[in-house]
Amino acid sequence: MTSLQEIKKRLVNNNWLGQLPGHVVEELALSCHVKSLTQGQLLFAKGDNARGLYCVLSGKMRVSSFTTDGKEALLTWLEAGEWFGEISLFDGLPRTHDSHAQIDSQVLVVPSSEFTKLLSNYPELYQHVVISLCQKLRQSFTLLEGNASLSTKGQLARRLILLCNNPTMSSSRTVSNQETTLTRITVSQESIASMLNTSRQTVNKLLQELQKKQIITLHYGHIDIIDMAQLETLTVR
Amino acid sequence: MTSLQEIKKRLVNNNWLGQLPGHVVEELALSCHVKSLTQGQLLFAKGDNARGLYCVLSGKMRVSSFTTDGKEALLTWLEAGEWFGEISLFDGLPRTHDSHAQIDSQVLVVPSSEFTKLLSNYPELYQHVVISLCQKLRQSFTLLEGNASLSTKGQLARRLILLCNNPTMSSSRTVSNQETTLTRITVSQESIASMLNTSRQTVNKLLQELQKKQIITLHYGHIDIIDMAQLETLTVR
DNA sequence: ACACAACTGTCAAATAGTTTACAATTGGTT
DNA sequence: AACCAATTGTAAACTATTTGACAGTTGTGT
Repeated sequence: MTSLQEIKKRLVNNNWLGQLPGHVVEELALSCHVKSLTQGQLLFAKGDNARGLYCVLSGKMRVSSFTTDGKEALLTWLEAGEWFGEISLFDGLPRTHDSHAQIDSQVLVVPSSEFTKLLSNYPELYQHVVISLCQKLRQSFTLLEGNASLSTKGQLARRLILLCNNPTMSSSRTVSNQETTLTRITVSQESIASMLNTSRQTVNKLLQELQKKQIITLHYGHIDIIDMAQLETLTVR
Repeated sequence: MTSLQEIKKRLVNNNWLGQLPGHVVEELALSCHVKSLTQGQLLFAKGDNARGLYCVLSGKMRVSSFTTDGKEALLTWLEAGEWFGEISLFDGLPRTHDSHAQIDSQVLVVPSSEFTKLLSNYPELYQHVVISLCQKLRQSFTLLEGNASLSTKGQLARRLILLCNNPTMSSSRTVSNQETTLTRITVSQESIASMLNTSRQTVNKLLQELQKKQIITLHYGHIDIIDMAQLETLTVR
């Protein structure tokens, strides 16, 4: 597979960039490059200056921040096709989070200078930029509101739903048997605990309650959601 | 005082709009109006469609959301000169929060249609729009990260600092005596509890610990911050 | 087939936070 | 001056969560 072909395909598939004239995309592709990361490798750290805009080509990137006592606060994962790193690019301020490769991964790198040049040449791109920022804000508000009003149990339910539904926040896929359709979340209980700022033991206890109610089933390294509707009722109070 | 004069002044003082040609501001001012709200009155509710962009002219607006069990999750207050309500305007989706008048207040209303017209005529405005959205995102991330890594005590310390430092999030003012300079936060312990998703009693207990350490002093309806530096050390663990 | 690492399940003691209840204080209003 | 509402202070019983410890299970690599 030609790397350049792959790059162009990603650019064209992007909501914002796909609308540009063909020759602009061609030109942009030439100024991009692909960066390969091995499992656990750091792409950028919180506090770094922005060097570019990124798109996951393969693998999975982890977006998180570390506290001084070494605890990781996991915000989300990003999978193939997802763009990230735009905030620092727009406001010129340092990175808000660390970004590590969860597994061996490849990312497309659009240099900052190229992207800002593009924005000034094609201001109609701003419309998409603004909408994508609003999406992230709404996601953040949803998380904040959950933190501010739900019990740990409710927050867990909400996070499970988030991991299922939202392609941006997920490592899930739907598995169909002859009888039931269930959604599988590939995540350890440890990671969930890290996302909820709670202990693994508490997560385990609450998950087992859900299992007893036949809302989910627990497995090594993943969770299957059986009854999404009932899960949603738990996020309402 | 001419209302129109006041409106024009607000528009000119705005970071985004002040850069527009004078005649555009004049024209815009004519299409705006002022809305007066009595204490507790609702300006818009979560889920409403956007009718416009707002600026606080006088008083104080409260931005929050209510859970089904009636608990209020307080996000922030907005004071004179602050603009709000842009997210729904940009992405066309419903309001993310309720907005009530905390005290009798006046807000400037820029109708949606006027603002979107302005954006398409002057795309250079987008640059400011994007930066302001990034600011809100960074604020949200800071709050989220605090939720995800700090103890209740740490979150309280962080929130007190937020209420002091950040003019957007504050109802504070600095009071100078002959000897000490202290920052006063005008907020009830009840409200703090609502922001931290904890009980008033817990907030009271933690605040008294801080008072014993001579970091703050407690009063009816307000808190004085004495030792900001020490407060900051509590947010780092 | 074996070893090893990662993950899950479980328990008990210690700590933190909630809830209910009531008293005391403050600031504003009549 | 008297009253009232809002706010703060305090305590005890109860519930939730953390911590540390350890055993069992699953998947991977040799």
